[in-house]
Amino acid sequence: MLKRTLIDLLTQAAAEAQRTGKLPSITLPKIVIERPQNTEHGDYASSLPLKLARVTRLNPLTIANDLVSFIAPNPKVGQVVATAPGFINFTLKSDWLARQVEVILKADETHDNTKLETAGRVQIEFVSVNPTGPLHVGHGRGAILGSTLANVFAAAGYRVEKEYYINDAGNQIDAFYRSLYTRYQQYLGEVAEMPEDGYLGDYMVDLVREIMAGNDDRFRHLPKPEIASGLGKLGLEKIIGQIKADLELLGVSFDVWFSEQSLHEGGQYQEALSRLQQGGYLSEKEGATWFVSTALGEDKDNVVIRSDGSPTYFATDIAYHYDKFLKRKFDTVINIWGADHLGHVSRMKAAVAAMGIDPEQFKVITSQMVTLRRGGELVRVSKRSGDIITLRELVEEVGADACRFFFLSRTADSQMDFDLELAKKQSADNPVYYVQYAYARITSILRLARERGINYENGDVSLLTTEPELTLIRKMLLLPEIVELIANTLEPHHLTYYAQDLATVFHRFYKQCRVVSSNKALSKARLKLVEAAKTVLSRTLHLMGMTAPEKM
RNA sequence: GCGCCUAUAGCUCAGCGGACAGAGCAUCGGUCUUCGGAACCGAGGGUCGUGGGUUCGAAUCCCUCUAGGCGCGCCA
Repeated sequence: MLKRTLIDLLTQAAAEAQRTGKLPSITLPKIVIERPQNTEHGDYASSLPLKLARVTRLNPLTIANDLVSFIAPNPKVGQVVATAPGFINFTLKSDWLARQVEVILKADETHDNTKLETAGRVQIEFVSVNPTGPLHVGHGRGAILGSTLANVFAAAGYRVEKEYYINDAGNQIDAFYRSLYTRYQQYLGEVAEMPEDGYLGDYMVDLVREIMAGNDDRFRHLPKPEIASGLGKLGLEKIIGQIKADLELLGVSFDVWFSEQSLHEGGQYQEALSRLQQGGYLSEKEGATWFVSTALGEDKDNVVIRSDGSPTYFATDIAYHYDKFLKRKFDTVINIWGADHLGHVSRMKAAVAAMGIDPEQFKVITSQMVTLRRGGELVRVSKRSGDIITLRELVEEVGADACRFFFLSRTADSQMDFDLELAKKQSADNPVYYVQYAYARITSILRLARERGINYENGDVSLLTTEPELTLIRKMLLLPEIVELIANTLEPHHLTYYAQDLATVFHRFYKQCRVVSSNKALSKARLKLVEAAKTVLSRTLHLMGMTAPEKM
């Protein structure tokens, strides 16, 4: 990593400055290397002198000049200059940059796999929607966030598992069973009223029809409760199947489908609760059992076992996280929840802490609401009302690539409007096409070279010296930093901005530098560069879960 | 009422305590046209919601207020 190199150089320079008395012997502040937004300030910069000036009361520019004089020569680093008010700017060497083309080609798609020291086993749990109805648009946001983060973590050297938690127990499932049974009665022509808390969507009617298709008498001779549960189980299976299929459309898959029910059957529920009990975190009150989260700074306690003896959702979720951390021993657990679960975040963190787990290992991303608009009209998305826009409808209308890019390009913690009309109408102007077009252009150039029988294996990359060429290389070298940034901040939206930047510098290079020309040596060198760009752009698109089209 | 999130160009949004606040779309003007014009170049457009504070330095950190969203159940 370049930043690492520069930090080392600065650390050594500072030590040398202290040894020679130019700098007082104080403990150095954390050295931060940033990328200046103005390219005139070089490739990297540090404001270390400004920070040192504060503690040493010396002139920052003087410190900067002194440090620069102590910076050891390095094959990667060219110019190092001190500038007012107290920055040190680094510029990378052009010949080193050019050589990176070979490095990228040699390493292929894995070139940016950074091995972070902290890398370990990480679990990302996302979507985890109750299997009581189809996925809607908001779920798509979580699905895309989660699957992209998983890609990024894998690229950063972590061992990642993607998991879907199936809520196959509890009240909502019960309501689902009762709703389905009612629809079944109606299907048979009986008069039956949907339950108060039922699922009213038409999909429930379709579901019954589907289950009964060609098998009308399968429940005929069974007693009522058995019909309800038999029907319910079949319905669940079908809906889970639909959820899987819908996610597949978006390019989202899971390694583990984890059953809530299994926490009760496998004993984790009991173990988790007795662990809390032993820690003194449970108390009896009003006939129920409470988790005393106020002891951990929460504003209120929460019920874990109702007065009728049944566990709350919170209780099973505690058991679930007990299983994640203490049974399966993940180093990091990331949950992606919708904004409607906000109230659950802090008490869950408290519960994790109560089980003796380092809260740093537990991260929750809450993705804010997505409101749908059709033209000017707002569409409220609710699963229980009949009026829903499903994720499937959205993907079929807009396309998976555009969908992914659109959702990814906003930070998770800001709410977003998704205007279906606009998404369709502007599809030609959608940045996704801009980025993919760059990729198609690249493959087209390489195709031409192949058709002309140009073998560029022996191309000499030291011929790559012009500004558009070096700018492209600089941008390509940024990807590992983006991957690291996202792994640390859990903010995958940076990828979309990077993809557009990369496409832009490629288009600019293309415009200014003829690749296949009469200058054979230069052609070969540039073909190598184009091939490297293809690798990096393809990598970027795949991290986002998008396709890299050869033609469009 | 309490907690969390959001407020930056006409629109949609980036912006890690640092150097004149950026991009896409839209608007206006230009380029070239043998490798894909779904391209490239340029211009205009901003009291970074308001008011304070910390700092050498704030869109970024702290507090006030305003507006919008979400949450505050023995629902999940």
